[in-house]
Amino acid sequence: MKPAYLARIPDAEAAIRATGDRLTQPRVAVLATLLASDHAISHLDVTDAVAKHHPIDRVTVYRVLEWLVTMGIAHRIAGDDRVWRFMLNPPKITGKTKVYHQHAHFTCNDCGQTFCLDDVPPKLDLKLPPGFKTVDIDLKLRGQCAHCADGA
Amino acid sequence: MKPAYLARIPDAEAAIRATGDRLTQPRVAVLATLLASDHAISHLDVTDAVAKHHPIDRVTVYRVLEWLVTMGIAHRIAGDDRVWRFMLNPPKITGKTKVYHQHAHFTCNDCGQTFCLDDVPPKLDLKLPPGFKTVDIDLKLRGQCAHCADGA
DNA sequence: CACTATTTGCGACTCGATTGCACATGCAAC
DNA sequence: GTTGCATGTGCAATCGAGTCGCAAATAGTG
Repeated sequence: MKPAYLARIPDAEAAIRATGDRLTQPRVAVLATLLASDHAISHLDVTDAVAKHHPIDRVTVYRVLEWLVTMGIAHRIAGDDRVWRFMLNPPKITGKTKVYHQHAHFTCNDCGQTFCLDDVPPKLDLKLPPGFKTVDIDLKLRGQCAHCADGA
Repeated sequence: MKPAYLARIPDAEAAIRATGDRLTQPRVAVLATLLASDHAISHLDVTDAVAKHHPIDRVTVYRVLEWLVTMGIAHRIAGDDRVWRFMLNPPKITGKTKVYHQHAHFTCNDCGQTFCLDDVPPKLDLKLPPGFKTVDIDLKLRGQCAHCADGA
């Protein structure tokens, strides 16, 4: 079992206070949900999870998630099903530190879960056409996660 | 100028015949449009381009594009705007050859065009968590394309 | 406690994409 | 050629993720 949601509330509150913006119940609930997840989750996942504890509006969840992204606390991942998924940034990236966002995502073809791989090769010198300038790198892998590879 | 559309029709017809499925006008028109493009284009782009030559239904374009993907002739790219973009596969991948699909896409932050980079580093040995198996790699870059970097 | 800027909730809306079904068409058999 | 039928297409309705506008609620300040 992995409730964890309630246990994450203090952490969530601290992180939100650190931004200087207002501490509100929806923000705490959404962030605690993200803190309790080990993989990227969709807006709907967040809404459902939060709704188990108290009512929340779909639109508010959208706005809180977007706010978390602009605050550098979370990042969004484009899924193959045209749905955004959200996940916390690793601690080193969290905050105002301006870093080139570069890490990998792994999506399991069986269970559909998306995981974040933090330790990516920092240098992948691919030869761009002349004149092209890269700002941002997004590496996405698909395959089987450890759990699904086991079950099969 | 780069009309090319008409010039691509024979190639398109040949490729469609090679699949064994029916040769229809919408399929020829859509494939010829893809053949004439050097970057990934959206469903709407295809519809507009084809419509300049003869009327075509939106849904038919969707279905033809999906058919091209299942035939291994084209592939689809999830854009940051939740819109699918389509592009022909490089010749070596086209067809029934079962290859690990692995290539990179470059999206220009200024003009929004997405290009396909065929020559990707074949080996990028990132260390997956134990038990994870990679099947498919998708590398997405964002930045400035040669043309926009020039203009700025 | 009162005040005000910030957030939230709600409804309506956008728009890319999908589905169901009747009609049209490519292709092959006669 | 003409016929027969599976395959494709067009149209209308529908779906669903995400967005917008605005009034009501609420967090933080004095």
